[in-house]
Amino acid sequence: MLAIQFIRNNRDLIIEAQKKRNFNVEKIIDNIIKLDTLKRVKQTELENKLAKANIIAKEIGALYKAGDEKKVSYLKKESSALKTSTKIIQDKLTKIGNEILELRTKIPNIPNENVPHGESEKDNEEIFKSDIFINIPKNAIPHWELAKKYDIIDFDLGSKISGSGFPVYKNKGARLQRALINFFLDQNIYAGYNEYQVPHLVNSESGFGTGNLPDKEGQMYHVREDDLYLIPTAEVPLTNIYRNVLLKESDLPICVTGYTPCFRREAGSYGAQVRGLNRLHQFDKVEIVRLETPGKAINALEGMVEHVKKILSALELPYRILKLCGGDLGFTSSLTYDFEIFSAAQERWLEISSVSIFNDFQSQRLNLKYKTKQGVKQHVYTLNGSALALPRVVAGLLENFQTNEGIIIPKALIPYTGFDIIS
RNA sequence: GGAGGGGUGCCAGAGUGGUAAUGGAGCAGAUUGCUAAUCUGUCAACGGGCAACCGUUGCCGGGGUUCGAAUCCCCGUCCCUCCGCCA
Repeated sequence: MLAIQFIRNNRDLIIEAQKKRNFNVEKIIDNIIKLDTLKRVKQTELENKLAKANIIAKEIGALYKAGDEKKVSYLKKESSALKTSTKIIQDKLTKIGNEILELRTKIPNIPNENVPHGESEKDNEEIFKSDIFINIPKNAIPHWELAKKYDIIDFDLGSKISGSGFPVYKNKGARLQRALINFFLDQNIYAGYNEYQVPHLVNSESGFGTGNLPDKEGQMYHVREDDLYLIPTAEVPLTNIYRNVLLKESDLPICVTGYTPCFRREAGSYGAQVRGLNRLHQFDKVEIVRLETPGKAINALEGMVEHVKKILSALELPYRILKLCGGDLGFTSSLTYDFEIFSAAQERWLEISSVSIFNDFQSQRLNLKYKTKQGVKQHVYTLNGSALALPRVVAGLLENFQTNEGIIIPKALIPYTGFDIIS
């Protein structure tokens, strides 16, 4: 959400910047500015009346003490009349305020100047590609077949228990999951992130805070009876730790990490592209979240990218980094790097991490500020990234490291799995 | 799930209808012969103004009663205590 003062003072800049998203916000912006002007006029009007009412109330108090009953009843009438008219203005003001808020939530974040132009994922800019050196057998098979062959992931069983998109991991498959989670968490902790265990169900305030509500309402599982949402990512609870918080500048940066399952409805996704582990309703992910001062945020983003690179290198997986174009950029993000690993058996790239900077877009919604050394309050810049999402990493490990003898576990992971081959 | 008690500023904590005491922390200024003390101010949000400043709102959230609400009433929410249930 953009600050109202910012919108007021940067009309043309915002309209121009959103063109990168192929989104015309001119109408919305002008509407907001119009409503905001009206709101301020009404507010002044209201405040003047309330000031008068306050004076009268004080007078009445004094008159009671003096015992001047006549004057009291006259003033009471005047005050009552004022009250009726302030109530009307008050309601109007509330209504305008809600309208402005609703309009503001419709404006996506302003794309960073480095975001490339483009319409869709086809226009994303590849900024890094590791050497691809995969030596898989001629009869290489996709992970859903490997999973069956080695009896490590059971998709049918998951369908029976819950439905499609809810796999059951078993035997070495379950242990591999656990190993990856611990490996990722440890890597993050070594890099200075503090580990949290957070709720997997969140309220609507939290959903609004990170920008998932109202924009992505239909993509989250909603428990109606208690009005709670199953988290689509740990970003939601981890970031909302800092909702309605005033930090000191010396508190920053704040770096947190957490493992959670993630739940996504993914309505309407079927077919080969979503086969096996490629797209699920429930999956595991380790997330990193950073809070930074505006001046240091961009460097922090680069640091997060380097961090994810290191993890992928340790897993010996071939990967590339894409800078998302305006058309593919998420609603709340200002700049996003996607990490994709190459699956030799599927002969395609699989997204396994997304690292983003939001500037103050989330902190405006979260009411998250920090006090500078000079005592000025400013909104914090937020960033987050996956480090990492499990299912496609598992798919990549299975498919790229398959041999005729079995699936070879990367060295870095063996202390966590306790085995070096799945056979 | 049932019963009762509570929620006041950054923190502690008074305040049962007349418009938020008092401590402490932090910050700013002043001052003093220097590990610090003392004094003053500031310490929530919003609107107006170049500014000093002025005004409004703010006592968990939302309604209500009243000329006037932290205070009284209703709904919600969270915390604490007890009972019930329970991994």
